[in-house]
Amino acid sequence: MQPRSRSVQARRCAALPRLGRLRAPSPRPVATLPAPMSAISDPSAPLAPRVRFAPSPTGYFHVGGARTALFNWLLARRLGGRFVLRIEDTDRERSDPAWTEGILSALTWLGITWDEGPFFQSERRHLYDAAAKRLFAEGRAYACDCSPEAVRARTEQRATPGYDGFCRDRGLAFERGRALRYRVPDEGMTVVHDLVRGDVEFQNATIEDFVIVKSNGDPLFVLAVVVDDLDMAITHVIRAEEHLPTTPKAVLLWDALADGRPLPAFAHVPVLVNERRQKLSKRRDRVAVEDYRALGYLPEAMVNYLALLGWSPADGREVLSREEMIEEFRLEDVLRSPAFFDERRLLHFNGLYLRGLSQAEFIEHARPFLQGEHVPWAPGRFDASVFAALAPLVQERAGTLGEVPGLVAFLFVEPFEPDADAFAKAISSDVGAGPILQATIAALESVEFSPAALRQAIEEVAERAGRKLGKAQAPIRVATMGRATGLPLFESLEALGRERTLERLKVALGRLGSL
RNA sequence: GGCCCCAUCGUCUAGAGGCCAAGGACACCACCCUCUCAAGGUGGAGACACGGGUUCGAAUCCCGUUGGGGCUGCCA
Repeated sequence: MQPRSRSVQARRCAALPRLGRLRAPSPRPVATLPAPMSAISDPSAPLAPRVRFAPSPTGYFHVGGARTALFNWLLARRLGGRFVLRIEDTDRERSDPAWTEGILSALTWLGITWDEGPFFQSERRHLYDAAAKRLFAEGRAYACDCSPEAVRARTEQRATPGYDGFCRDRGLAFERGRALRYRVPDEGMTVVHDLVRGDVEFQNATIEDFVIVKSNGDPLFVLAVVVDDLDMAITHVIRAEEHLPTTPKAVLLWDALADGRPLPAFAHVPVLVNERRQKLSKRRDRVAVEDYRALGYLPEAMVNYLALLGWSPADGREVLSREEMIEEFRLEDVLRSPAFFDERRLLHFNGLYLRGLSQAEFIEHARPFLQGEHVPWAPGRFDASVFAALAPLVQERAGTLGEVPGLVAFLFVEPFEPDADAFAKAISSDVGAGPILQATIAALESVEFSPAALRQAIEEVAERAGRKLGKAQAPIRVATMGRATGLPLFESLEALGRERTLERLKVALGRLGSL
């Protein structure tokens, strides 16, 4: 199978209106046991894929998981299929409902909605037990009482890694305290037909007799995944590349349990990596979706950026609405190499989306960052109408919503305290600053507090000081706004008002004089 | 170590044997615009990992090398 060649076809079809959508779905790959298409009883099934996103609640939800969820979601939406959410919490030691909450809220925030679920594997135990019992009864799996230590000790003696099949023919009964292992064929190969990578071959001899039920009776994910994918009639398994090595095991189990039902199509998408090109890790890398939300990234920007990691639309556009992504998304166009999660680029997209908001939308989005728990000013100091007046200027400059409070803090933080470094640079160490502050105070006593009038007054101050406006406004800006950069000065002073402006200028001048 | 995957500017990518003296975007640099900072505009620097094949012709196909990554759990 040549995935890339199919995508040529996809693009040509897409060029013809409507035809792209009617294009037949990806060929249904079959593994060791070929299964006929007719095995699907529902004739509409091939056109209505069922995908699943199956995170394990063992840590916060990171952007890599979000990207995988997004690809699943895009495929389901494009082909009119169903997106199933399944929580893989078979590991009772590490799973925590709190993490599940985080996953659900992050997906919701991103607008990745699920059609079915969330299903919890912890509530489906009977299905895995039944499958295990069947595999054991049919001789496809056997009980094993080797301790992990014993297995490891024996493995170290041998050249080949993995379990050595010690219990294969001991005929042990399947009971508590014993694990269940799948009897992998010694010969032959298992082929994974992957929509992203093509055929990947695994020699069965290199696959150990893997555990499918722990000695405490809990199922292992390999078994649970296959049982659920079968039970939920999943047609496309889209997941991260790290799952590729376990896929032949899943294929083997599928063949043993599916009663001829065709294998789902597999698509192993590349992992997201950090700057050292290692797989993004919850422990190493600070990449929780919730963190980006808290920093003031917009979900639309995040989704747009994430979609472009490992995928790009045929026409090369980069700014895509959700609808456009759905329309353009092709699994066959997903790349095979890992992508670096670049916050700089995310920031760029965020700025684009922030500026694309209407003024009202922007104000609405900024509200939680201005009136929430962690604002830099005392509660109650915030004045929504003052902010609204400056909002367009803020919107133009903010890269994230989290930057918004900093841009308007000078209006609401009392007592006001200019940044020490900025004060030192623009006022203390500038011999011309004193006279300018002095002249500005005099000029602003009576001038109308409108941007135009303020500009004219300060231009005159600058001229008398023999400076360009840009140089003259620096000490005024630091004295009144506390920072060397930020919102335009005249609009800011208008919002601040005459009284506070003059007071701050005088305080700055006084501080200069007492140095 | 074993199995598997991957390889185009620093980064994300376009590229499907001739349309490629390799295009776009982010970041970077310069200039323009400009009350600061942004935004915007213009320009610049910057890549086919290496070696063999195949072919009239290779970023593109094949093989090898190198490099990177994933898996190698009674985690998912």
